[in-house]
Amino acid sequence: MIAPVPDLWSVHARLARCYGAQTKWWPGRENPFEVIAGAILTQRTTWTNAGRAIRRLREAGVLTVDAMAALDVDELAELIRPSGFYRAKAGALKAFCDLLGRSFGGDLRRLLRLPTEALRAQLLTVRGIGDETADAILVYAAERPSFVIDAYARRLLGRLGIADPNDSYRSLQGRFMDALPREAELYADAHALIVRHGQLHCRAEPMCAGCPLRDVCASCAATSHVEGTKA
DNA sequence: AACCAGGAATGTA
DNA sequence: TACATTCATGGT
Repeated sequence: MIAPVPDLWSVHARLARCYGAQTKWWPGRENPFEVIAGAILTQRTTWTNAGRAIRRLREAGVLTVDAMAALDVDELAELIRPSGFYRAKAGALKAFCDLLGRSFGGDLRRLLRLPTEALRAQLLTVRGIGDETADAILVYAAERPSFVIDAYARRLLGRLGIADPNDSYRSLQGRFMDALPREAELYADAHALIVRHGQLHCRAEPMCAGCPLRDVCASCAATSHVEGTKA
């Protein structure tokens, strides 16, 4: 029995029904600079570790553009150590502050007012900010509809038979953006749902028992005999 | 005690 | 374009 290939809109609906709306998923979303710092600090690490780094920055009083711009990179690196890759991430944070100072008078709001594609391009000039981080910033700090593709999203597309996980970032992003209305809050919710679902079921080592996408997931179908659920 | 987690940059062919 | 390597901490 071949699982039918679902459309992404119905997948989102099913994840939303299963896990509920994820409106408060990104920590500290009220503060754009904190979102940007978080987007960099959470690269290839858990939010537990990124959260520690954020907390240390706040406690040191350097979770603002001006304070961070004035801080020595090595001290910054030391503060964010718990998030891993701390030298690279300190460099990225500083590079972002430099961009603000150099081109936007140190005013984050001015940067965030740029048209979406121009803003994305500016973010990508920062060493340490790539496609995923740029889109996370666009969605969660600038409230623009630019779909975030992460390891979970790639995996999901692959297991649903919608796309090859190794396809280019932009290509995979297009799959979502062609299927879902281009609304920032929807994309914020959808990305959060994908992560949530990924952490529960769609990992490198899948945990298919109770997966809400069972009937359309190749990985789940392959493990159905283990569950004893005979179609 | 190996293995993994919500990436990105760089180098090579 | 495709693939390997490097960066690093913390939880299981």
